[in-house]
Amino acid sequence: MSVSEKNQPEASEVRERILDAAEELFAEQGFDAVSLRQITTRAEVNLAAVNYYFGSKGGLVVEVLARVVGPINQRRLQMLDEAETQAAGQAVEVETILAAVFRPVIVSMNESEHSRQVVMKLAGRCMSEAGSEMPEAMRRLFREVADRFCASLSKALPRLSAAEVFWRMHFTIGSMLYALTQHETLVLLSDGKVLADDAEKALEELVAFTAGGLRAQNAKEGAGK
Amino acid sequence: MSVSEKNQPEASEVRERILDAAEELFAEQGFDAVSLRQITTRAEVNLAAVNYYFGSKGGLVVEVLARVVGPINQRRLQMLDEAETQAAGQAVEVETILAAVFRPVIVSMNESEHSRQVVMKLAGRCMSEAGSEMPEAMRRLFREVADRFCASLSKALPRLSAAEVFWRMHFTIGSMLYALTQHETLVLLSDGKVLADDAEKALEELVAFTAGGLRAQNAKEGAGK
DNA sequence: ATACGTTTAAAACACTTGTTTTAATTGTCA
DNA sequence: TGACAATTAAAACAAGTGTTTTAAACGTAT
Repeated sequence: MSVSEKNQPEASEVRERILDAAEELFAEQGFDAVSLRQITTRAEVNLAAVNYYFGSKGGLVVEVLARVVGPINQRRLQMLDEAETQAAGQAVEVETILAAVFRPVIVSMNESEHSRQVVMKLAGRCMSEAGSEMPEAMRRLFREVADRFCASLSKALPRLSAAEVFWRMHFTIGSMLYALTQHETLVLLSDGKVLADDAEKALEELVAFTAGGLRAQNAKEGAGK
Repeated sequence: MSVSEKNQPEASEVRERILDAAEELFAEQGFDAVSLRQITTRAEVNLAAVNYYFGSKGGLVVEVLARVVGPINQRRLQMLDEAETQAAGQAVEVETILAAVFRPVIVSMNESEHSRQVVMKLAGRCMSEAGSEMPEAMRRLFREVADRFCASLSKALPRLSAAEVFWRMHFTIGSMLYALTQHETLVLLSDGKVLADDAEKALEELVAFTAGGLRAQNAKEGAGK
């Protein structure tokens, strides 16, 4: 009988070390590319411990993801709550909504002891890598925030049809994920014009770009050439 | 001595079948997830044929990618050429530049016999999946188009600094890739409000969004609150 | 037909993967 | 202290990977 059947909140020396090691490795190389032996070696733990504590590699992935993404999504909802109560029934400004989606990633990045890149890449991978086989648990984790932000955006952009809101949320997510996972590429390609490690600047640019995209004229309405 | 050392353009029955099968499978599941046995089985070809014709799995990946992305990039440059000569020294409109980046994917999609999704996902994966270990050959394939479009965009958006052009090209690419690779997710999440298989509509929405993002006010200039 | 280079075929190779099994160790409560 | 569960450890397992080897078949020009 494994420890995972216990009801009390699971906490164990080696369990934590496995989660920490897996988090870093997954962020660097992706879920499939990392082997259990890599993880257990870095964690200085026996190989079988992973299956003992998490049942399978898949179980470990889910727990790593939940531990990173859970607090981020929680803070997202909280920030949106505050913005909406402050708006008192009126529509929240687009930039404020976007900041509520993006900023929690930075916050979570700063308050944990992880290297900056880890949180960013992990959060990104969990959506881009896990196509349709993304476990149900994850889908549920994201469903609430997606619905809330969809509603909030629809209210802020009454000119857009429901379908258009979906399209543009989609593009917004794409911009965010690419920024999270491919930041080094940008730094590299820009020849020093874009600095690494300036998360605030990245947030600023991301909000500006996506806000512009969300507010853009309808394709049809546009310049009647 | 393998056939790949010959100087004449390589063309062979089984070679083509391998490329076709690999293309589909890579698009569906990604490069690492697909095994050589899957490929050779679908191609109805002996396992060793892959190493015979392509040297290694990596060699196969490169050739598949080049065969898909090469023509797309060629058409991109051609469309941009036409737009720039027509503009006669003046800046090309942002929407026109974006269409020159995005439309070739659709064109390539329609003229080949591949299933629609194949080209889209493959083109997407080749940038999102191959982080920094993307082979040099690929980097060179994309370098020219990236440079050309960067220059064209800078001219069309003189208000933006060089760094900001990089940032926004980055987000633009992210939107495109996410649209290419995660289109099914969007269709699914939208509850029928967004239709699959409507590439023209997708292009239209993508251009509208990214044009809006590119033209957005600077973060600093924005609403002086 | 013989010989030769090219291509296909089958099998084996060396290695890695996630997972189990089995045994030893540890800690805790009666 | 003794007993029982939880945990750690080491080894083996079965399956799959890319690649190489070896031999057979093929086609073509001498």
